[in-house]
Amino acid sequence: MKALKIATFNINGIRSRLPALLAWLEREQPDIACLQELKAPDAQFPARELEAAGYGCLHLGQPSWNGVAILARDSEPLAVRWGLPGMEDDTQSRYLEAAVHGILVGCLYLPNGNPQPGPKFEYKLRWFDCLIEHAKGLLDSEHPALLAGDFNVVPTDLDIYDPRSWLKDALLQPQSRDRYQQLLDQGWTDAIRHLHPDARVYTFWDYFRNHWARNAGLRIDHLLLNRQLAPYLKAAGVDAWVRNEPKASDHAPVWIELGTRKRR
DNA sequence: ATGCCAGGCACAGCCTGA
Repeated sequence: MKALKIATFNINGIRSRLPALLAWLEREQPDIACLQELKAPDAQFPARELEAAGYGCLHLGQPSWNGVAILARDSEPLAVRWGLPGMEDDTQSRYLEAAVHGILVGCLYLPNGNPQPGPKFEYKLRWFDCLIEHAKGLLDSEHPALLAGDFNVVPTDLDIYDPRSWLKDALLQPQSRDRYQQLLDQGWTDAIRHLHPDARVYTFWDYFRNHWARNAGLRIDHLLLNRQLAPYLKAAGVDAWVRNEPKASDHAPVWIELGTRKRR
């Protein structure tokens, strides 16, 4: 295995955030970057700017909302799937899968699901069930595989500053958490939690109520590794400095480092 | 119970996010 740094970043608008994206890529030099919430149609994806920064790109956009992309440093990602199997009628751009640097990478933006109960929550659960079904095949693959993105799930109360004001939120519902646990039970490794079992790690701080300054965050962006890939996991963290920049996304990038040899 | 902030688009107030 080649030593690699892989990151996922909900960028919340790639056009308004392009300078921030380029500054982050320049400073952190991820080999693979999964992006969510492009909020731009494919015709307006800034492919030239990213190519000039040394990244090959695959993107699945739509006007105004959603949108996912996979970036590969000094390489072209090889597209495997556009869209999630089982969600062929989905009009929202939320899943992209590619082979990059020898790894099968699924980049996902799972539906938020608010308000719940209601049709948006039903859509979230249906999308999640399709992801679980598809993840089985990736997990059992002989290839190293990774699911990376904004899962819109706070897995446990360790992953939120204080659950009290979020108890009715779709991100904390038992139906959402049970489904995330189903992925882990299949055999996926949650990289951050595996290496930092007791730490308070957040990836999202909303724009309201001074949440960033108070470090009132949630951990909802995740990197899940299959059994072929997990032994190479060496380090994992959050580039929290990105959230502190002017005009920041409400998410920060989450990353892993893979070593060249299996970890003991 | 609602707004709080922010991006996108019908470029003017909505809708959506989480």
